[in-house]
Amino acid sequence: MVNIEGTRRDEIIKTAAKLFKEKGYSAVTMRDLATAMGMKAASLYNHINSKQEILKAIIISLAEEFTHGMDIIKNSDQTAIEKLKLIVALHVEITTKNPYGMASLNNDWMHLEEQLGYYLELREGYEQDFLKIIRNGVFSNEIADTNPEVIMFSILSTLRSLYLWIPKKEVVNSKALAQNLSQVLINGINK
Amino acid sequence: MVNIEGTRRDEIIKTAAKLFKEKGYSAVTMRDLATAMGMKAASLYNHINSKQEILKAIIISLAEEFTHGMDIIKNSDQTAIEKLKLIVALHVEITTKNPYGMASLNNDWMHLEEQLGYYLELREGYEQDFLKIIRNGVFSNEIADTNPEVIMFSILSTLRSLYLWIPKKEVVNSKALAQNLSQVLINGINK
DNA sequence: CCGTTAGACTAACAAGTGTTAGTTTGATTT
DNA sequence: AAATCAAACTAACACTTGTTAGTCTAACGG
Repeated sequence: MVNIEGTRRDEIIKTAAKLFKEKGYSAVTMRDLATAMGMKAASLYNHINSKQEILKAIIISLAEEFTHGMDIIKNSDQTAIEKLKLIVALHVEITTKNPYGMASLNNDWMHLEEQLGYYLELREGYEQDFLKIIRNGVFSNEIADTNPEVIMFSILSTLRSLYLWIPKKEVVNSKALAQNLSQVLINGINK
Repeated sequence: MVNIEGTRRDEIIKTAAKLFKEKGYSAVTMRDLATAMGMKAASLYNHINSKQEILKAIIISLAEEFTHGMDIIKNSDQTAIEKLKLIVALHVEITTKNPYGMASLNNDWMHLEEQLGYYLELREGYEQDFLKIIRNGVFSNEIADTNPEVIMFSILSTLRSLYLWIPKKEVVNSKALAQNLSQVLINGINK
């Protein structure tokens, strides 16, 4: 069998992400995970090599997805405001697809070990790109001349918290949510 | 000695909060905490009764501070927008005073045990009050008629992330930061 | 039909966990 | 000088942790 690589392993990672969201990486034991999978802890090791590896599988692919999305956005031929809207849409899309994984990305990245450096590089790069877009928008008079870091912090905080909120909504209409959020984040809430 | 109650215990809690911020409650061992305090793990128990109790001491007092602040704001004679500004200031003030504790409040509340129910009540109440202020603002035509939950989610996400950001700033001018944030959150970033 | 293999199992490990008991020390009070 | 007491210590506990070794079983490819 060539192995479609691989339902079982993927199920474990998906289940792990769900548990990690509820209690955090450190508080979830391999026995917890095994129970949730309906098997014994030792059996998990037929599919994965370590607990660490699960965390890495969850976080790194997501981080790379963000970096890839940002690369496309920053090189696109759009106004600064349009780029911000695309960033909002990127977060909504990725988070809708994998809200549990986003919890680990946000809360458990510090438990990455060998991969920690790489993760921090991706994150730093992402934030630098984000900041540059805002600075360009201020320069081109699209964006108000407020502290760009405050602007980024405010937007990014909201987008990073989406994972808490998206699973609560019955039917998530990604398009509508992204538009709604862009509206609030860019135009504010004033009448 | 009547005991000013109590430098030592407070130092332990403060140190614990710092460690909890870096690795999360579950990943910090009593031996880690003891090392950071320059003592042996067993010695901690001369001052505190359990690891649990430390978490409770960190979180519950903060949660009560927020509830108390909200009580004053919601009963004040102010416009909805002014109330929102006061909420921003409340978060900035509490977070500036205790950013490490805010990390636990945000990330480790689920590890409260007997106190979990009480915490959730406080939190739920806070969010209901917050939402009511926004709804009143929409009704009185102060606030744009966007989904009030989206508005609250957006503002609250930013305010809850302040703990990550405030320690990075050299000199935090609370007043200025609160104004800056209010500006961005309420008026948006459009030119 | 037989060999291989995926995927479960039991048993066990070494290390680490929160916590308790009992002791020592050095300063302060009587 | 004796007594008290806060606050550190050592030693140990019962349990939990991630992980390994080795085994069993049922399905599938030749």
